[in-house]
Amino acid sequence: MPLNPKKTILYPLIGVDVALFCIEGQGLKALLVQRSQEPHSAQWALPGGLLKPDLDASLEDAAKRILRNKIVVDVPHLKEVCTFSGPNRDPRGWSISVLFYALLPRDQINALINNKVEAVKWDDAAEPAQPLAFDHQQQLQTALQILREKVELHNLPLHLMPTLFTLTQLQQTCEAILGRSLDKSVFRRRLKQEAHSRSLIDTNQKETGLQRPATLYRARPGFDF
Amino acid sequence: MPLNPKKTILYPLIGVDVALFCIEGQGLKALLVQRSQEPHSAQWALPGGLLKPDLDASLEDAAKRILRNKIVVDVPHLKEVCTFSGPNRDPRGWSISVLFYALLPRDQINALINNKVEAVKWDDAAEPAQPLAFDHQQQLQTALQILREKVELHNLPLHLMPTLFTLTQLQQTCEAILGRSLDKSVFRRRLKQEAHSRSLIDTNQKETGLQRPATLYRARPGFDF
DNA sequence: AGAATAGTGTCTGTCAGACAGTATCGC
DNA sequence: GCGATACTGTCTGACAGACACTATTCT
Repeated sequence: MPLNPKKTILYPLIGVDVALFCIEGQGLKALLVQRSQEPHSAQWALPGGLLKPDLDASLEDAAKRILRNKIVVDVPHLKEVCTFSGPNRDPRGWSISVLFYALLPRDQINALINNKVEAVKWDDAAEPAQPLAFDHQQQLQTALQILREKVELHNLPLHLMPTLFTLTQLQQTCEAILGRSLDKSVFRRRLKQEAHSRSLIDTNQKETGLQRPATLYRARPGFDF
Repeated sequence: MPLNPKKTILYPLIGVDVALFCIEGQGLKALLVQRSQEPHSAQWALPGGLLKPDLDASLEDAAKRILRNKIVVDVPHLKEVCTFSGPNRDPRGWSISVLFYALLPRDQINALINNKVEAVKWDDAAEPAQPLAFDHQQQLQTALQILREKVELHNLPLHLMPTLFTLTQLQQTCEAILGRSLDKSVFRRRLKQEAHSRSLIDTNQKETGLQRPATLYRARPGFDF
């Protein structure tokens, strides 16, 4: 007896993926994990997993739970990018992935590795060293595009910064995201305008360094990117 | 024997909702349908429905299929806004809704009604006359916000216009979306800049009216909002 | 001519880009 | 003083807001 076509349709897989960005050295990096299970076992992919309605209060919660299994530190600021869906993007069948992005402070990028099964690494966000599983190459590209648009529109990626930072460091972070250099004078002039000065707090502290000390700033509590 | 708690978790409902906008009179309207089934029977809501993996090639496809059941004309330009999810937003249990918005040309707003069960109406997009079912009030507000941000950033909502339109009509459409009046000179000066003039085609035709005839324009084929 | 709508010109303030200049540290 | 980095000043061009102005139709 032939299968009823309707019976061959499984309920769609519902997953979340996260593009977790950080600044390492001079470049923007994204967290990749090496898959330990089929499908696409051994390939590198964005951290992701399936929704568990009994554990998660929302899709964003699911993303946070999955991130906690990969890295030690909490990443409080997750933002939804968009969804990816269709019958062919996962060999197991019709699937939905909701993509989020998140930013990890520079001083926490070594606090990773909370996972004994999968290898984890930071890779170039704009051009990963190897192809990614599923449609994750496209997902990463989309997340990066959203990130760049926000910075172009003068949003400050303060969540990538350590607690205390100089304006030069902040400018270098923006440059790493945009992939181009910015004019120092223009950058600092913008920060003095009302909208931005509310996000930045002058700590009156100075960086101890070899040259002229720079003023240290911190993000306003509750700052949202 | 007590239920296994895990068995009480049903698979999440996966649905799509659409905020379909049009211009009627001087205002921005959104399409609402009166629900004919539980939950929230008889309440007004955004057009929406459940994903059918055997029929839909993607979530956007699902949204198009659902719209076709409500209105006659095809609405080709659907854009994803974001998702809404959680255990409490639908009384049937854990649910996900992916929200899309779409724009209906002004000369097609009377080609609606493809549905014998549900009542359909255009309501004020910014302030619907009655509360909406589920979290659709919040969904509509979010979609409207995205629409306004795009127009503020000088995107042209050409998909709301009839095939041929004058610049004054286009300006009135933008004003209806933003909820504020715009300066005619500024508006037209922007349109002459390179980026916009590629989207607008001067047809060399004139509107037949009671006063000075206005130049008629049409959208460049393939224009995307 | 006058009403009504289409379309243009101009003044001004704001801000971005470019780039030169000044300030403050260690050696 | 000199190198290095932090930080500021200034010129210019692009563009937005405001508003007055001209142009073309109908009655």
